[in-house]
Amino acid sequence: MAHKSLSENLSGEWPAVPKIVDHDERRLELVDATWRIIARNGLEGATMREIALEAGFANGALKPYFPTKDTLLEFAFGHVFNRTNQRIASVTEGKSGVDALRAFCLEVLPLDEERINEARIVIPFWQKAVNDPQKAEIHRQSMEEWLAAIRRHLAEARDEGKVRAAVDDSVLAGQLLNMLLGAQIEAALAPAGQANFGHDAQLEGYLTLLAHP
Amino acid sequence: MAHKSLSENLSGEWPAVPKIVDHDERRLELVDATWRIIARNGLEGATMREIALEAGFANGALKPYFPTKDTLLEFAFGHVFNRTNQRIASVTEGKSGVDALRAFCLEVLPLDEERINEARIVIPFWQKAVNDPQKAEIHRQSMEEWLAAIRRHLAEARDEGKVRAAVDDSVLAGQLLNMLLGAQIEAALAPAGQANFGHDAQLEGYLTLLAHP
DNA sequence: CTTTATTCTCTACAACTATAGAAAATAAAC
DNA sequence: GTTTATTTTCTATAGTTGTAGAGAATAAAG
Repeated sequence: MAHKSLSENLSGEWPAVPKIVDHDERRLELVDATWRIIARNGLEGATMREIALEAGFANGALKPYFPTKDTLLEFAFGHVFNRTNQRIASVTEGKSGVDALRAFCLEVLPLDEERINEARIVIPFWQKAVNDPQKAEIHRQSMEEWLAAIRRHLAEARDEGKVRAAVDDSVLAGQLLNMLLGAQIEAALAPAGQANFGHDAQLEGYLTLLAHP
Repeated sequence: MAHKSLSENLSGEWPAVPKIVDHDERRLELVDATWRIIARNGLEGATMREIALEAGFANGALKPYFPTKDTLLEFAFGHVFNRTNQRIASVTEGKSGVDALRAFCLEVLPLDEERINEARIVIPFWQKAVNDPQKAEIHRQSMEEWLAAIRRHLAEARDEGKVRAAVDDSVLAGQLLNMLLGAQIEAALAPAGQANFGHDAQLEGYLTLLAHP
């Protein structure tokens, strides 16, 4: 058996022999290299050879950690999702209502180089997901979580009296989510450097719309 | 010379010999086949062989009409864009203000099978455009046109007194455009059949938001 | 240094790709 | 039917891809 499953080697099960590589950590290294390649050269440039090279290895070195390319890509995409969600959790912690809503959106919007790169990752992911139900399910689940969080913040904001619009919260949440997704596209397709399309102004404008009954 | 440029053969320049195929029409046939393949099997399934087969030809028959695959894809994407824009023009004709705005959005939103298929085309296009400046430019130009149209309708709607929100029209136009793009993603990634995510309700809700100062 | 299990490199391979171009089929004009 | 230019098929090619697996390199333990 050449390939150890996640965290199987953390407990030191083969004491007779040296354990050199932390498989989980190596997987993250490889995912990071993949991420960089896709952001720089697009999904089509992310061949196994190129990924291995970027990570500093030769052609076949990926196999023990990811049996197939699809495994690697799925793990890579999932990792970006998780990281974004962690950032969201950390930024909205302790906040509620409009403050939480604003923090949430500012964290998702492609307002700096790093998040613009994430937008360049998520679009290839969507393209794969269009014809891959398993990847589509990852997306569906994340979006459901996001919608729930947005609705929660909206409800709090209504209690604060800062959202008074005569439109159902579920509808508002859908609008806001779609605005966030659309911003990803605009940012990813904008010529390098000239990025900001006033996404922050759009967010503030939308919060203004919500405030008036 | 085997490949005639667009509409070069409409005037009958070689009267000595039979002219059998209308090159422009054949190009549209091939683009249609391409469209069907991408909608059904994704961009990765759209190989030259598969496209030729779908159109009822053998492997090499595409060459006289499109010298390279990239030429074909670019033409195909451009054609979908043009068709959508024509539909928009036809639907908003004679309308103005909120009516025109609503018609515009309803025509773009993925509310029926055909437009959901268009969403399944545009996502692969975006993915290509992320690393292809020429395709990105096609997108940029279309979006600029759309933004201009939306702003025009918003201004009319303000004159009618049906838009009274205290937010700049440019910002509103950006919000609405991003909502439309986001809806494409949601629709393209939704499991087949279960499509409608309440996009029409989102539109009506947004128009409600705009109406109140 | 020897042993030993792991990790990595390297080569190989089968599948598939876009593309090129020779040859065959085609259909109007005579 | 014959001619003629066009249209299409068919085969070939050069390149790339994911994957497999043998062997070398590696590093800890004795």
